[in-house]
Formats: sequence, structure tokens, C-alpha cells
Amino acid sequence: MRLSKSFVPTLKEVPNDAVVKSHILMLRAGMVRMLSAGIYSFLPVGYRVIRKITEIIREEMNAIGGQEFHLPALNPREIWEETNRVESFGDILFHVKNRDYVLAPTHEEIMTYHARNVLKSYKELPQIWYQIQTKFRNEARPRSGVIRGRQFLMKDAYTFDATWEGLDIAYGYHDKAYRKIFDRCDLKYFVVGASSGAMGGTGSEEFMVKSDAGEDTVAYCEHCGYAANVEIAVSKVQGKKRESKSEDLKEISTPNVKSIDELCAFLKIDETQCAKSRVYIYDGKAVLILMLGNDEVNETKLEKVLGGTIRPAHPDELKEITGADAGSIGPIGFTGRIIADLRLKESNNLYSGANKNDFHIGGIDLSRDVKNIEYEDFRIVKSNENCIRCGSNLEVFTSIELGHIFKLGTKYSDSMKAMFLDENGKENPIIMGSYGIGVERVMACYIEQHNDERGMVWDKTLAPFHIHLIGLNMRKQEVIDATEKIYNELTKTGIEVLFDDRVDAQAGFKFNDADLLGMPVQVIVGDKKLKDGKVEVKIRKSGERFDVALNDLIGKVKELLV
RNA sequence: CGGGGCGUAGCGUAGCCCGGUUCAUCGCGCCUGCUUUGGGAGCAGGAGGUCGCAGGUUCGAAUCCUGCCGCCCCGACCA
Repeated sequence: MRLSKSFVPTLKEVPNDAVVKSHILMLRAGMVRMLSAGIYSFLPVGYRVIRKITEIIREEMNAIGGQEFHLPALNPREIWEETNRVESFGDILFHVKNRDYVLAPTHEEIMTYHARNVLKSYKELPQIWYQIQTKFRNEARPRSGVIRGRQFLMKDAYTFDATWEGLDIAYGYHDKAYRKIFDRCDLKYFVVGASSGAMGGTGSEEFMVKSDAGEDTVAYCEHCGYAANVEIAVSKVQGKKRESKSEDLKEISTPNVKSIDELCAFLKIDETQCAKSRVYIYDGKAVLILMLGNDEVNETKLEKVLGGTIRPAHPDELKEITGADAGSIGPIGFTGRIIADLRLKESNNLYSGANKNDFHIGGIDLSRDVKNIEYEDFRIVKSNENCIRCGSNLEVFTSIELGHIFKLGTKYSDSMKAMFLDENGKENPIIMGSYGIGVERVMACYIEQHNDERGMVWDKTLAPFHIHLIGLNMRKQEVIDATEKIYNELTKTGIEVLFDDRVDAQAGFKFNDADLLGMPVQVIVGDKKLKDGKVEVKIRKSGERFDVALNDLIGKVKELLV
């Protein structure tokens, strides 16, 4: 492709609205342009990367027996009514105004629609169906450029099996295929196993990439691969040791002391001698949660323990329930259910609120003084705590979800009546799985992981072009002749060349564009070196440059691109 | 949907607080000509703006007020 005739609007300055590295670089390199919040156009260079990614996905999906579909984005609303997802998606689902259609946010319903009444016998199963297409979701807040959009490309696959064992096999295929895909894309990723949530399935895994632009907070152990969303993550953390002698309860005047830090400063004690109180309302009743020191309550864990939705008590409720305001609440005298974090198990000599403003109580022995106390894990795991599995250091960071594989079970086949007959002539719902990959996210994550201060750094696999050919002075006939020849010969051998043949661009301008765009190998042709029959080759990743004789160039380039 | 920020030429910006001969600034980019040609060139000339939109206050509004729209960030939400 010749730059002089191409639309590659590179930018020297960083556009105002871009914050995330990958977004900035994609804009600066002329790969994408925004049309509206969360809606992006891919320009020629950017689209080439999308094509490379989708081709890898396609190859790996085909390798496990996947069959590619092309499905409508415009769907009759009534199909979505069958699974009640018009309601469950709510505002996320785009509705067409002048006809009863919705824009598909995913395609379980449509695939199931095609499966039902057609896949009727166990003999026709299993099947793996997939598509790589645009999805539409009315995200309340699109963000981070292409990473969370209202319109985005997704590879989604669906499996149809006659048995649960078959589903396990299909799921295993996808797990392997996904690892191959992300490995081939040269992404550093990790896998978070999660027990299924609202989807009602029996298992799922998320493929994640560490990134500041991420939306999920994850605890990860580099050493053994333990990874869990911080909502459910656990670590090995020391509890408070029970001291040999329990002191007597004592009420202490603590004027204007509200936080644990203030209490520690006031009494000159350590935070690990304090039990922090939090009151939640569950099922109309108040529950007191005790945490050691400044540990935060993990509300997801709490909901799991209690078995339903909770909310923090309002300030006026606190006063009514405990007789004190936040900051002076504690277990002594609290009449409702009390659950303490495991770190506090059977602790004594603790300080906590007195349920009386401006007073705290010391010498609390949970075993002695708090009857019917329960213990559960409520902590939010923090960085540098020890891995629950291997004891190494845990890291806590935000991540982007690249892909998700999911054992759906019969949720959709049940509600949409997609049934098959088994060997015994008995009718059963088809057992399904669903498996997604965010295509733009693969691209954004790659850029997040492969860039330097000069721009993007592509490896051959995903690079929009293999070679960036630069003619330094395109007014000189010898440079024109040499670059044209190189361009034609490289192209002929199947190498993808971006040819900077612009006449009016300065050398420095071209170098900077080439570094920004980041093709793996640059071939630089100037009249000075041409006189000696040589051109310069630069390796983008290492910055290394060397001269190559014109006659050896094709061979050398091929060698570099292996 | 809550909180915060922003909206001036293709991009990045000054001016806004304190309305008026600095009122539409500057850099990059763009066009023409000449020069230059291995790390975002030099000189000369030039094009490009409903100051997000709509009202209002005022003799006078980019500037003050109200409403709306758009974009970004934080939060809520997220199969």
C-alpha cells in the first residue's frame, strides 16, 4: 500500500479525549476515528489488524470443528421475549423505533432459533456454531476507546450437545482454542475460573489481561496461576492471635473519635487491636459485621453468606438500631445477628464502639462477651498477601476481560423449546455452551502490551504490514527506481509492504510515522547509501539498524520475518 | 442515572473570573511559490471560525444567566 494514495491520518498531538494508551495510539496512528461515544470507525490500517485477529480466531475455531455463520443484527423482538431477555437486558438492549426489532447484543436466541426443530436427533449432535460479527449494547458509559463500546465486534460460539459429558468436551475444546488464539496473538493473559452467576450454568472461565484500563479487579498469583475476581478471592492472612489473659470490659470516653485510625491514635494502640463495625440490612433486619482493624467488608462475600441482597444501614437507622452513630458502634449490647471476619476468630482484648456516641469499649473477648457470634470470610484481598494455594505473593490489579467461555446448560433450549430425541426416543433439551471473544479488545490489549514512547510495536502476526518501506527523498530518480523495485519484489513474494512514497514529507516526518505505526521491519532507502548499493534496515522492536546490500535485501527481509 | 471536567479553524490551545480598539490568539496541519531533503525543515504569501446549540440580560456577549446537546473522567451498572 502506498502512503501517498492512502488514508492514514496520523496525528502528532494527542487528541483531547483520549486517555488510555491504546486509544491514544490507535487515534494517532490513524487506525480508528470516533463517530460517537463508544462507536468507532476502523480506518484501513486499523482494519487490517482486525482482519488478522479474526483470521486467527477463524483458524482456531475451524480447527475444533466450528462452522461459521453470518447472522442478522436486526432481530424480531419476540424471539427475545421467549427467553425473557428483553426484560433482563433492560436498557442495554437497543430497540428499533419504527419496527418491532431489537439490535442483537449477543446471539444465543438466534442460534437456538436455528437449532430448534432442525437438530432433532442425538445423531446430529454435537455441533459447534460461531460467528464474528458486530454486537450492539446501549452501554450507560462507554469508555477507554475501543475497549468498551456501544457497538463492537465479537466472536461468539455456541455448542449443542446431547450429554453433559459432551458439553464438558466442547468446553475443553474452547478452552484450548482460546489459549492458542491468545498465545498466537502474543498476549500475556491469565485465566480466571468462576462459578457461574446469573446465567445458571455449571462453569465458566474468563480470559483476562492486566491493564489499568480494565474494569474488573482481580487477585493473581504469578507463581501458581491462582486468579480470582477480588469479589471472591481469598488469601492466607494472619488472624489476630488470642492472648493468654482476657482483660475486663472497660468503657472509655473517646470524644470525637470516629475512625479506626483516630481511635488508634487516641488510645495509642495498633489497628489490629480494633474491631470495626458495619451494619447491613438484610431481609429487613440489621446484621452487625465486625472486621479486624481497617479491613473492608466485601459485600459480594457478605451477600453470599446471607443468601440475598443487602444494603448498608442508613445513618438514621444506625441510631435507631444501635443507639449510636457510625464510628461508635460495636458488638457489646448489639441485639441482632453478629458475624465477624475470620481474622477475628475467638479474639480477645479488642477495642470497639460502645453503641454510645463518643465512647468505646476495651477488653472485649468475642468468645466470652458476644454470644452466638458467627465467623465468615468477609475480607477484600490486598496485594502482597500470600496466595491461598501456594503461599507466594498475590497481586491485585484491574484487568480487561478478553474472552469468556461458559457452560450454559439448558437455559435457552428449555425456554425456547430446542429439543432432541435421545437413543431411547425420549425428548430432552439440547445442552448448550457459549463462548465469546472481544475482537477490538484483543487489538487494544496487544497495543497496551506492545508499545514504547515512540509508538506501537507490532509483531509479524498482527502487524497491519510486515515491512515499512521508506523512500527518503522521492524526488531523486535513483531513490524512486530503487524503492519501486523493492516494493514490487517484496509484494510479489507475498510480503505485505507499506510504502512511504510521499514526495513532500521530510525524512524525520517519515521516520516518526514509521515508528508510530510500528511495523516490525523498516527498510530505509536514501540516495547516499544507494550509491554503495545499500539500504538500511531497522528492527522496530530493538531499534537496531544495519545496512544491507540491495541484492541481499529480499533474503534478509524474509529471514527477519520468520 | 449521580458527581466532576470540558466544548474557540482539521488537531492542540490563549482569551472567559473582571462584558467594549488585544477580540477572535498562538503552534501544528492545509494551499501557492522558491529553497531544503537521513530524525516532525526555512522564507514569503494565502485559505479556513454561526467561539457546541437555543433563549435571556445588556447600548454591546466567546466572556454573565437559563435550558438543551455532545465528549471525557469517577461512581452505579455490566450476558
